[in-house]
Order: sequence, then C-alpha cells, then structure tokens
Amino acid sequence: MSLAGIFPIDQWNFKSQSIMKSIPEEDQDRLYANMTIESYNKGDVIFKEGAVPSGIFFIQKGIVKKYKVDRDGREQIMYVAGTGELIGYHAILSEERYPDSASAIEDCIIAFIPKEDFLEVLHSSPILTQRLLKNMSHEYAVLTNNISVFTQRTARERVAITLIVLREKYKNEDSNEETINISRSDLSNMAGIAKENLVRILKEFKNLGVLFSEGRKITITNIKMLAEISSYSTKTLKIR
Amino acid sequence: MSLAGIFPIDQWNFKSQSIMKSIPEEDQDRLYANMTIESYNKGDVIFKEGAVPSGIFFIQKGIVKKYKVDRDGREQIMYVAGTGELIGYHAILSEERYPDSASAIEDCIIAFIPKEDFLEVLHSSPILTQRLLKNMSHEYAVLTNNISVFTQRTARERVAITLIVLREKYKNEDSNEETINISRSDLSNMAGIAKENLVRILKEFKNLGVLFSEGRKITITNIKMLAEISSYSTKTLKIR
DNA sequence: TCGAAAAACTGATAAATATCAACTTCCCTG
DNA sequence: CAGGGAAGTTGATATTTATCAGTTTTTCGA
Repeated sequence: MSLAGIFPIDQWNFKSQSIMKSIPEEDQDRLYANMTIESYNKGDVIFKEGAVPSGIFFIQKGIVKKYKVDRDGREQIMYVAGTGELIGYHAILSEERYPDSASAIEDCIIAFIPKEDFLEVLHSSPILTQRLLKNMSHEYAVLTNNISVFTQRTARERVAITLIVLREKYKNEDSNEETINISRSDLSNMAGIAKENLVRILKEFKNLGVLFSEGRKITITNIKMLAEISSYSTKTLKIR
Repeated sequence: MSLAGIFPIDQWNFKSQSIMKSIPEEDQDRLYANMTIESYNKGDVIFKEGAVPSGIFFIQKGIVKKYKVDRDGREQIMYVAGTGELIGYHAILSEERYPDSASAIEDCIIAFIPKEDFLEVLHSSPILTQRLLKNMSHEYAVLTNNISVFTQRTARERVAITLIVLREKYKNEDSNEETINISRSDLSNMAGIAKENLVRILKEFKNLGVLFSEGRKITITNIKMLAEISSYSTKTLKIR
C-alpha cells in the first residue's frame, strides 16, 4: 500500500538519489573516473565522526546508518540511507571533519569518489551545484522535522514513524520485499528511546495487528493504522 | 570571558553572516536593488511554516527565533538568528514551503530580498553559490548536533547549552551588553523542556552562582561552570 | 501611576521513560 | 550440530520530566 495521503514521507527522506541521477552524463563520467567500489559487511564502519574526509560515498546497494555516539556510548541515528544515496558530502563541502559516523546496517556495496574529483566536477558543473543546494535545503526541512518529533512526540509515535520510514527504505532496496530487517538496538537508537521500551512498543503494535514479526524481521501489515498512531497522517495535519 | 577551549560554539551557529559579508560588492548591490527594509515589533511573525516563500530575509538588527509548532500548540525553537544572519533561503532553494516559522524575539529591523533577485544573483554568482553550499553543509553539523543533544542530554545540560548559545547571540548584538533578555517560554521551547522545569533549573543555576537574574534578564556570571554543567566542554570531549 | 493581564514561580503529583536484573531465544562458529 | 555468546524479551523499579493548581511578580497600556 502506498503512503500517499496518509503520511508525508518526503519530509523524512533526503532524496540524494536525484543528485547522481539527474546530472549530465559527462559530469557523471568525471565523477566515476577514479571511483573505487568497496564491499562492506554488516556492521562495518564507513566513516567516523571527527575524521578528516577524503571523499564522498555513493551507495550502490545496501542500507547505511548515519549516527552520533554520545560520550557514554549511546548512539543516536540521524538518518538511514539506501541504494542510490550519497553520503559524506557535508564534511567535504563545509571543509570540516565528519559531523557523524556511518556504518553498514546490512552488507553493502559502496563506491568511493575522491574529494578532488568531487570538488573539480562541482566547480565546473552548475547542475551538480544546483542539485546539492536543493538537496541540502530539503535536508534542513527533514532535520528540523526530526527535531520537533524528538522533542514533542511520545515514544510510541516515534516508533510508528521510524517503522514507516524504514519500510520505505527496505521497499526501495528490493521492490518485492518490504520486510524490515534491523536490530532492536538500531531501531531504538533511531527512535531515540531505550531498547526495552522499543521492544514493549513493538509488542503492543503486534497485538494491535499493525505488524508481524519473526525474529528480527518486521513486516508492516497495517500501514494506515501505523500512520494514525504516528499522529502524522496528512489528514490530521490539515485539520489542526 | 571567551568560550575558546571550553565550549564548541561553532557547532551551534549557522554562521550565515559570512554569506552576505563575503560575496563581491557587485553581487551585494544586485541583491540590494529591490530590497525593502521592514520594522518588526517583539513577537511579530516574519514568516509562517507552510507558507509559500516569496523571498529571503536579512536581519539588520535584532534577534529572531525559528521554530515549529506542534499540532497541540507546543513550540520547538530550532535556531535563534541575530544581526547579519540570513533566514528564509531554505524554502526558496528547495522549492518547497517554509519548513518552519520565524518571529521576532525583540524589536527587529529586517530587509526583504525578493525571490527573483536572489535566484538571479545565485545563478550568476559562483561565490554566493559556494558560500551557500558551505553554509548549509555546516548547518547539517549544527542540526545533527542538536538532535543528539535533544535525545541524549538531560534537561539540565540542555538548559546550560541554551544559555551559552544565547549569551553569544546577545553579545554579538551589542558588544558591551551580554545580558540575555528572553521570555521563560522561549527559553524552555529552545531547551525542549516544560517552562516550570526551566524555571527550577534556572533557580538552581542561580544558587550555584552560575548566573544572575533580575526579572527576565539573565546574566551569566560563571561561563566556565556553565560549560562544565553542559558536559560539552572541549576538555571533556577530548578525554572520552 | 494604577490596575489588570501576562509572565514567572512554587509545591505537589502524575505520567512517561529509563534502568536493572533476570531469563529466553537466536544464530554463528568450531 | 552442539555450545556459547549475542540479541531479544520481560517484569519490577527508579528516575526524569511533565502537568496541574495555585500564588507572586512583572509588565504595559489606559
């Protein structure tokens, strides 16, 4: 079932896929010139917060989490990126260190484009520049949206939102498989709650008939109800 | 006293002042061509979430909050912008509606630059483009930083951070006056906590000798201790 | 400058969420 | 395919934070 009309999913996706897809072939070729393709196993770190960036990453296949780790080890997931998305460009563009870490949630194939190539193409390609501007300004909307959810919504609502967002990610990965496959820790770190509470809320959702779970695999069986639980259904928004 | 070495203030500021300051005079002139200057009283709304943007705003004087309002009226402040900062460009660049609202925390003088002029200069000025890219990628770091604070830090730590950030804002406004002058509601909406709890935490800080307050005016008397309370002092970070 | 109205403050209580300690299940590897 | 460690689950409890119901103080316009 589609989310159209029941959940504003655009407010949750960075949509960086469109950057690579929509730039001229010539620019793409130049970006790919010195690109290297790397395999990452589940759990592998792609880059670490605080490290000096040396290029950008282009996810060919798989799902990646972007997160920050607290001084006492707690992790907060900022974003989950899937196939076709770019990561690591913020640090290059801001000329700072990586603001967050990235690691593979499942086995991934990820291309690396050296900083020099990226910057060179950027400086000569108005379209790439334009796409990045559009993309990052949209990210602002996504991130502020996230902030308001983290500070104003209940744990239950946040879990509902997390599940809806992840379902889309996994659906995009493999169009005939919309099962979420992620650890309970990652889920709780995405929703910003304790793992134990996440488990309890999942159980409640299961009892409500919203989802079906077996081991770590979660299948949403009633996306509409989940959207209602999230209190984020488009209808609710319009009424306010 | 300076924050150097005790608090990473850069991780809290968008620094959009540098955009207007560092572009060629010619570009500035073109941006200013149809600019109109407007006065706003304390509390006046500059733009509203969901509205179609028609231009960008350049704060000449005063302090502005950017915030989102929840469906039941609760407000979360995303950012506080001061003199020299630009606001409202995200919506223009993303070709979406305003993702958040903006209103004056104190009396302001704000210039309005029509969308057409901004886009025209943008398309012909590589430097403006570059500055915006750098700025927005830095914003990513600021916003993800915020997210981790909202989900992982205690109310007390968040209030400490809020006060440190605001002190800088007010200091920039008027270099010989570093007194924070903002309502308790705004303070609590910035820290993401209930107003009553904010008041209690302020009282505690007052008793600790961290600050002095009279009416709504707050003066930080021990910024070092405040940085320690925030658990964000650079030292602490390095040790981890 | 007086007198509402709004904002600030306080204490008591409720609600939400985290933590802790144990147990169970899953899954990977030798 | 057995054993062990990691991940998941559960119930009890602690902690944090919000809410409620007032009182006090400040602010601002008539």
